[in-house]
Amino acid sequence: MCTAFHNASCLNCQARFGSILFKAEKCNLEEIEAAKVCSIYKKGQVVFQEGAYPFGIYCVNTGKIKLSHCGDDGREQIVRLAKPGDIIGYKALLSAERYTASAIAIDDASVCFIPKDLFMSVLQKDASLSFEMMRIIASELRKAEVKITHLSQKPVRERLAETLLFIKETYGVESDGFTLNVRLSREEIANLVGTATESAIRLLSEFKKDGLIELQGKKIRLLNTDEITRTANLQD
Amino acid sequence: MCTAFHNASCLNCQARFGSILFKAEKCNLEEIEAAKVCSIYKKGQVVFQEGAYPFGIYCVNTGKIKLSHCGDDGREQIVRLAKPGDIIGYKALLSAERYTASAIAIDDASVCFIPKDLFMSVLQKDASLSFEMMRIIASELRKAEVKITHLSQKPVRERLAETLLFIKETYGVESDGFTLNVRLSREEIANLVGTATESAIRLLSEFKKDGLIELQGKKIRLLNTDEITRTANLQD
DNA sequence: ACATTAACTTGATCCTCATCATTGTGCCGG
DNA sequence: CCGGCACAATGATGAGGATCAAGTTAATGT
Repeated sequence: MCTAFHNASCLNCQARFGSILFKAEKCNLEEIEAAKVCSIYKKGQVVFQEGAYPFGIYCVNTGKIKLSHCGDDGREQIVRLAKPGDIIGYKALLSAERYTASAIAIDDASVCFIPKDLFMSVLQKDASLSFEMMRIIASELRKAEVKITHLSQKPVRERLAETLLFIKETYGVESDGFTLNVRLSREEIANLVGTATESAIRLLSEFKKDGLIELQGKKIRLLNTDEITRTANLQD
Repeated sequence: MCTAFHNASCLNCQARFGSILFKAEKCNLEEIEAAKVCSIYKKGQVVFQEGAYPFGIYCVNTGKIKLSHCGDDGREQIVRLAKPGDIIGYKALLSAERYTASAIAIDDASVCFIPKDLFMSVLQKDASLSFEMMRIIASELRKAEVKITHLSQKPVRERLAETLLFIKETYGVESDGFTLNVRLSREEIANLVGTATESAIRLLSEFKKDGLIELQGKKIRLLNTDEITRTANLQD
């Protein structure tokens, strides 16, 4: 399955900057360090599964994770992309319910696990951490609501352009300044946009024909970000 | 505009049970009580407007409030329905950004305003309150993600059925046990479902023909909840 | 290297649903 | 009481996009 080991210190963690956990008071952070377990997941492996009960939260150390709902008909809807420093699995934990989404590694990833009891107790006593958590969740909620609006009002073409920009914003680009720094299948892109795989493919080809992007296998190069933004028709 | 006055005590507030504020420690609650201002909004009046900066949060005392995004083309998308005891406007406040949604009274409503500085300072020191806040926001986020999935995967018919059940769950029914306890225009229902007004009207007529509901002006009676649930095709 | 499967691509078709247009109904002020 | 207006209902039409089908390329294992 996956290799698990204790990480000596969060201070060595690649993702220590930008991680919410570093908003915690020092003593609490040390407590977390002592208890957390770091695991390696290979591309495609499941970190946690929709329907299961949570035993703690996860903090992405390296790699990329997708969080996706499984629709009734089995089609997946990607609701979030997590990068190093992000925590995942907090919603289920906070509401003490089952996971409503699965977390799957897009790349090989290393993810820290923090046991439920510990995290909850730290959260209860560490106002700074819980305040920061709140801000993060609130910001996710904002994004989700915008997405709801766009899903019901914007055509697929605009949403795809928007998604490309979102991917760039999340995972960045390679050293050339153009190539998206993640390899997603066409199906995954479609599930991110909320459309059929064929539609996503077709529109990507159009974008390519229009000189907005360049395609080379799973590599996507955003050649003309301005024009993509215009295509996305964003005004908020 | 609207009548504003200091409410002597939250303890007299109709919405005191079920309100998150009562998770706050007593001394903090008293502080809030002293500072909050209660206002009356008539049906259709705006509590806060998308794009404006927040000066505090609002707690619904009586009445019903809709929270809606305005899409780029001007069409609104209702992202939330608030009832007595609910707090609104917290996302913008927490992230210190502009409102991304407007809050508008569906009914005549009385809403308490709690100034930003006070609320934030209480939040910082009251772990119990901020923990509860977190849970509420996390739960909203869950709902939003499910909605995203359904928007991209379910047909309008199912989503309308789902919305009717959601309205019932949120505002309940009148004493007859069937009539939804809120008057929404067809357009508002459509904006909740995420579809065109005409489509919502058409499907409501179908539901009526199929004996699922009864229509009488803006009154909607859910005659056969089981069958509506089946129509919504929920399995999660 | 080859076989086998998975992922991608393109084309054709169908259907849901948005849009436009028109008529009908309730509601309020004059 | 009646015009005026907003909202509701219904019909006609077309476009966007899902689905099905078939062919192509890339990836994977043996």
